[in-house]
Amino acid sequence: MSDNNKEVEVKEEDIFSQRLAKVQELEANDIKPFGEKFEGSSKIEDIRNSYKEDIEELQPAQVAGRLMAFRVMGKSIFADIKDSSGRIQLYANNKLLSADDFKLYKTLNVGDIVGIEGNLFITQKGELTIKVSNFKLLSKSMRPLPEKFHGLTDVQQRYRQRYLDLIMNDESKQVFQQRFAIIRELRKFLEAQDFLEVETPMLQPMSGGAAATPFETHYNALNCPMFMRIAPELYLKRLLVGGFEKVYELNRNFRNEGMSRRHNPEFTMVEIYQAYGDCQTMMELVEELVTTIAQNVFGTLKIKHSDEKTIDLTRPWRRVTYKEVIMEKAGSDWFELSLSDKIKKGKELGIHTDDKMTDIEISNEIYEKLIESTLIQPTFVTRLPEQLVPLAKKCEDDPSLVDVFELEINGQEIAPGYSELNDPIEQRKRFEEQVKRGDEGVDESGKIDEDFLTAMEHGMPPAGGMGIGIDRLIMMLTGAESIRDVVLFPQLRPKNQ
RNA sequence: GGGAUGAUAGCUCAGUCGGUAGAGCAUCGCCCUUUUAAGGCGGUGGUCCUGGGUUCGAGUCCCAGUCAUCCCA
Repeated sequence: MSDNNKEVEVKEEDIFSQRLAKVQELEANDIKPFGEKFEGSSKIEDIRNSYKEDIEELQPAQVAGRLMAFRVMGKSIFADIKDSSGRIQLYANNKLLSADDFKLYKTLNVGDIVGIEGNLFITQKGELTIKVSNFKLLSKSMRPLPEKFHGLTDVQQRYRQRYLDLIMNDESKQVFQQRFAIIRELRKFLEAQDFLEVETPMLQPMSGGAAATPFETHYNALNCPMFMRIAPELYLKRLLVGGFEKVYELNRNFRNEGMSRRHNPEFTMVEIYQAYGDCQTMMELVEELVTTIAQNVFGTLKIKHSDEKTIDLTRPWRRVTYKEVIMEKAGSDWFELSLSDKIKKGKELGIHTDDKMTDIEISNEIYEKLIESTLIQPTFVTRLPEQLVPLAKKCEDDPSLVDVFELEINGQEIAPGYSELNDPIEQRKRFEEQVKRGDEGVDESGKIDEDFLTAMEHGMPPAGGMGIGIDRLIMMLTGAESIRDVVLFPQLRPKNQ
């Protein structure tokens, strides 16, 4: 055949050039390599479910998807096609298709997107298969897919070219399907509880609501600096002042800090506020919320990560005070020790200490470095030192503590929750102390969010509030070891410069 | 910021003592009408991460750097 001779002469060097030649030849034959609308297809999953084995009549099927395997056996061709719901085998031969169509069908490649029509049958090996009577090329793939058996394993490439990871690795795709099912359930739950989803600024004139370094940018029209939000808290509280009683915001926060297995510079958080509630209200809410999601998405409260690690979400969850949990680790006399003894003992326990650390810092170092990662089963750690949490109400029986919890699951902080501070005089004092201490994330020029304080001075109802780290929640529920496995396009260093 | 490990064909990976760059898959050609990681035969395909150095000769040894993974701070 002259066509073949021509191709040999051209001697294409790589797959892309070969495909380019194929595309040009298709176009020359009036076949569109990048086709158009192809409607009326069923999901492969539905085709499988509705197939009836013991009936005589033909059972037609139409599918659209990507070719994942292509096995040519002379005059007979088996292929696998994959859509969002699954995979099914295709069978074609030179009798079912016209000579021209069969010739064209033979030129298809793994990776091409095609539309298929045909009747269902069962092969000798017992596999449900579509006998192709008609097909349409919907998109020619110009580049080869990764290796069919091993898939794409290179982690860097899986993150940089996530679409290949999603095509090749079903486990990876499943995690993201679960991610978005979890988020849908979360919204459904809050909706049913009469919470209103709101949107507040992500671009803020000053960053507040958390201790973290913000991303800074510049707004040309106003010629002033702007910050990507590190938390929506201070705006949501303004809404409490404004009379919204049950609100939540589910969106991205940005923190200009390091990346790790547990940190991405942008991450998703839901913050929930309920007027006239408190810390206790929030503990009950988050228990119910997480168990409902687990039950609805996974059908179980026992989340197995490995043979050694299963997280049991059965209520009620353990509640323990911050002091108790530290004493469990550092000894019941820990809080009676002098600062120098604490430093000494901290060193023995294996944390890094220095002489400038305060009592509270060294205790918190013990908590963060030695305790947090051991809290695998759901645990509410309550009653934290006031200095650690500038936006929460003090405990009535002990003004050195605040009425808050940190929910720890899977060794990570999943959700902090507070009885929100609504005393504007106290709030101003706390902000000023923060500035004086030079806390991380506090504006260096000592600027305080006066606008927020003014709002609170108009009267903010007592309220319970909490934030749930969605990425970590999803890691916990799906068993993912890295935040990069639950974020579709995680941050990486740009490849070329 | 420090340490360990890695980077070789589009993908998954070998590469011995420093001596002509390899396999499987993919791709192209031929054979093959029930295969399914199809099979058989033959081809195409390489900035061995980058830049230096040692050497007659470097994928391999040395130095510096880039990117990634894990651990530590």
